[in-house]
Amino acid sequence: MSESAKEPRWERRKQDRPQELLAAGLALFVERGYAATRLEDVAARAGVSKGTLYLYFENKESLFKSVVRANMLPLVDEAEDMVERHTGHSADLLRELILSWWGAVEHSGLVGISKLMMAEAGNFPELAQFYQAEVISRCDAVMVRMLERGAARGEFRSVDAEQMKKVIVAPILMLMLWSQSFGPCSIPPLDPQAYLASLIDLCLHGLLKPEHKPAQQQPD
Amino acid sequence: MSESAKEPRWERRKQDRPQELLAAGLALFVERGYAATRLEDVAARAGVSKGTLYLYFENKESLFKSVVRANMLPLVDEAEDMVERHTGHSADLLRELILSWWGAVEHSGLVGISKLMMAEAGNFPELAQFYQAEVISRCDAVMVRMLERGAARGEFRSVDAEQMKKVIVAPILMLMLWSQSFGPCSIPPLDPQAYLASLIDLCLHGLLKPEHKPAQQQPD
Amino acid sequence: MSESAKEPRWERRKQDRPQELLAAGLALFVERGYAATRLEDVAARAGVSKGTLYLYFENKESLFKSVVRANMLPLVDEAEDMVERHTGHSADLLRELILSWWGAVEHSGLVGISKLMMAEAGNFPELAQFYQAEVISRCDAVMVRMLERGAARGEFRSVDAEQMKKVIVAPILMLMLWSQSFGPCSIPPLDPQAYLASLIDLCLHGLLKPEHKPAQQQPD
Amino acid sequence: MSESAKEPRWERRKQDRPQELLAAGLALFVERGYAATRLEDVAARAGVSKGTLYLYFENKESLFKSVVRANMLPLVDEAEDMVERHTGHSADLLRELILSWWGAVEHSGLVGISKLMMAEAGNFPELAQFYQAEVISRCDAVMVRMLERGAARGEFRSVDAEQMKKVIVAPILMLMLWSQSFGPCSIPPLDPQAYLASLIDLCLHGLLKPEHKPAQQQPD
DNA sequence: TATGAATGAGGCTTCATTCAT
DNA sequence: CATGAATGAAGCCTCATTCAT
Repeated sequence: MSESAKEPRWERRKQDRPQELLAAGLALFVERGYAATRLEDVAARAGVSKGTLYLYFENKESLFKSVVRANMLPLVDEAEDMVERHTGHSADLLRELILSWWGAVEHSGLVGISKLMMAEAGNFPELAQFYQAEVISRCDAVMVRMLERGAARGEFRSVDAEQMKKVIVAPILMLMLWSQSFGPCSIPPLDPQAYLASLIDLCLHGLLKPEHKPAQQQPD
Repeated sequence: MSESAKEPRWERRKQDRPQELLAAGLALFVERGYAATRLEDVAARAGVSKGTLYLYFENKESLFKSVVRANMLPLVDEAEDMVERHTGHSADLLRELILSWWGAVEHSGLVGISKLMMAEAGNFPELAQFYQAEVISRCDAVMVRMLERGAARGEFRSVDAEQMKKVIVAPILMLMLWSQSFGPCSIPPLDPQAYLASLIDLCLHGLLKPEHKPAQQQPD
Repeated sequence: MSESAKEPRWERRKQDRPQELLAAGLALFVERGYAATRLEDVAARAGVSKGTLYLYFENKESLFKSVVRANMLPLVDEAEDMVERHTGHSADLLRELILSWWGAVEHSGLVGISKLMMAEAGNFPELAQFYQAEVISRCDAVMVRMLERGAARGEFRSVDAEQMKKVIVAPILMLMLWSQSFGPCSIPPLDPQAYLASLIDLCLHGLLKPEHKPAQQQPD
Repeated sequence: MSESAKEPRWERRKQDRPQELLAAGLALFVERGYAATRLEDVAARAGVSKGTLYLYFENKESLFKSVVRANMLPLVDEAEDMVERHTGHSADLLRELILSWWGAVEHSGLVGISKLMMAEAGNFPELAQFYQAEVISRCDAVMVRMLERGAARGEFRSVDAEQMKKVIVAPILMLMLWSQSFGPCSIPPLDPQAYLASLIDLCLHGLLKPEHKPAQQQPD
């Protein structure tokens, strides 16, 4: 896979190396955790040798932090855009935020990064602060804005947005965690779509004012 | 805490050793993760030497599994009892399940165990299966029974209980995780009571049939 | 040498381990220099395994510093005593200082330690300062006292003691260095006794006042 | 120093490369010792890349040997000339040999090369032999000739020249070593001129026959 | 039962050396 | 000639595990 005979190995684009290493690191850190991930395996998965890794990252910790930083920020940007630009009913915004976040995360290998941060926050306080400041608080803000927008437009009940945002985000994060940890061994297997439909169902029934509430909402 | 002055320490020890080691292990595994926890530290925290630990547990993995097993099962038993015995309105049962689970978990040092399992499930598939079978599925069943009871008594809407149980459990689990990982560095600090009140608020508004719904529910 | 079959290996006196490791370290550091010395070899020479070394010394640098400190201080003490207690002619003191220092150094494996410090001073500034303060300056003081005693008693010419002490110490140090570095491959081989006799000869002819000077000194 | 403004730098380079690398190597080997010197740093100091170094030297050891060889031989030639051509009193020859050797060494960056050889002789036996044969023995011979000349002309006492030459050379070598290793952290700082004056003072008082001896020699 | 000295496999990291351009 | 990305052997250090007392 990583050895194409016709092009010499070091000719391959120097500028792509960091990307490849970050991708390999993401996959392995998520799968095994920080400590159980060997740099030699990360390098091998990126198709280079152990030493090469040190041309791009100072050490294991530095690689780890880069993996987290590089992967999360784009996602958050996207979510912020979405709220900013939405024009329709807040119920649709809520639905879209939830479904598109999951869609983005599911297809990018980032499902595991929350688990990673949960597990390792204690060992990397500095990284935890970065994550809290740059990722969590921005995601929270997105949800708060969505809830307040709904209330301002008379579509949602007025609730304690500060807490409610966390209550709504929690099931999404748990879906990410489950799909990484117990998903593989749970019976029946996780069905993300049905799960998210139930979440949206609960949220809308729980938040919409009576006059906006769907007469008889059925899941999916 | 582990030194009770009135009884001489070597007379009391023998039968307590495993408990003390399990407690020390729980604390450290939760704080640092499996790999970053050194058996020497576990032994020291339990007030014994490194070698002693091997008189009670075969090796590190065995200690880890015992920590998980020993701590979770009692909690689940309690939750099962609660549903069985409840006689009143299902809204009260939901409220009680949520609040008493958190109460039990918060005061027993078990807050971290979910994080632990999430993080290490990948490295211990066998333990993950045990956890899934003995803990998760039983907790799930408790929630399902609560939802079905509500529907059967005409108090709750009819929903996809299989999914909804997970949606409701998720925020509780996340509260446990947050309080272990990002709690310490989040501003403003987590307020578990307000958070759970919002969760209950959302659930009841989202589940109760119109005629049972509180006219104007305010958070807390 | 270090493996006696009848007594189990770890029974051997815990309190002797540091000594054995320091001795092994001295030998190898002197022979190969700091960087070229492998801790595994030091451990092996002391009859223990790699890991054991870390029970007694924090790391390589710490071992190195301990080797230097532990070996030099006793020697300096001895030299200081000698000047303090001497009662006879200063020429005899000079002779005795030189010969007994070399005797002590030659039979204790410490011949190499000066070379070691010379070579590594640049890499361990902190250790160099210690050495300068605790060893060199005290040795210097011994020589200065000897020269001033001679002058005070009218036995030696009056000279610039501050510089002359270094001039006299230099050949002794060089003997230590030579015997470690080029001694093995020099032809004809070094003859320490004849060399020191020449040094004493030069010093006495160069320092004694005419009336004390040996009429016709012949080397040895 | 290595950047001459008037000629374009890539036109001048080719033939100067080896010299620049040898100079860079000398500086770093002396400062850090053989093992602690990284070829990348040598190359960088010479203003070339790591690979270039291998166009001129087979490997690290080869560079090291070349550094030693290239730097020492010219100095020895000069010293030999000096004895050959001297016509005056042997006391003046002794003084001139000592002072001019130090002068040459002090201003050429070669002060450290003795330390280098001392420290690494054990690791490079072959180089040590070269150094012994090509440098040390020739320097020794120069001193022996000086002493024998003095004796033959009736100016010096008759001494064991074979040993005495080493005794006289030792303080000069130590001055080189000190100025490299402990010089920086010694208080008061080394004063080479005063030190050498004391050496000459001692030698002349110790070697000159009574009739040639200066009535009252004062340092400097 | 309890100790803690000892072990050694295994991971992170460095750096001399190579080689395609 | 020159470059610098890539390699991999080798060393420091950690820590789970053993075992004689």
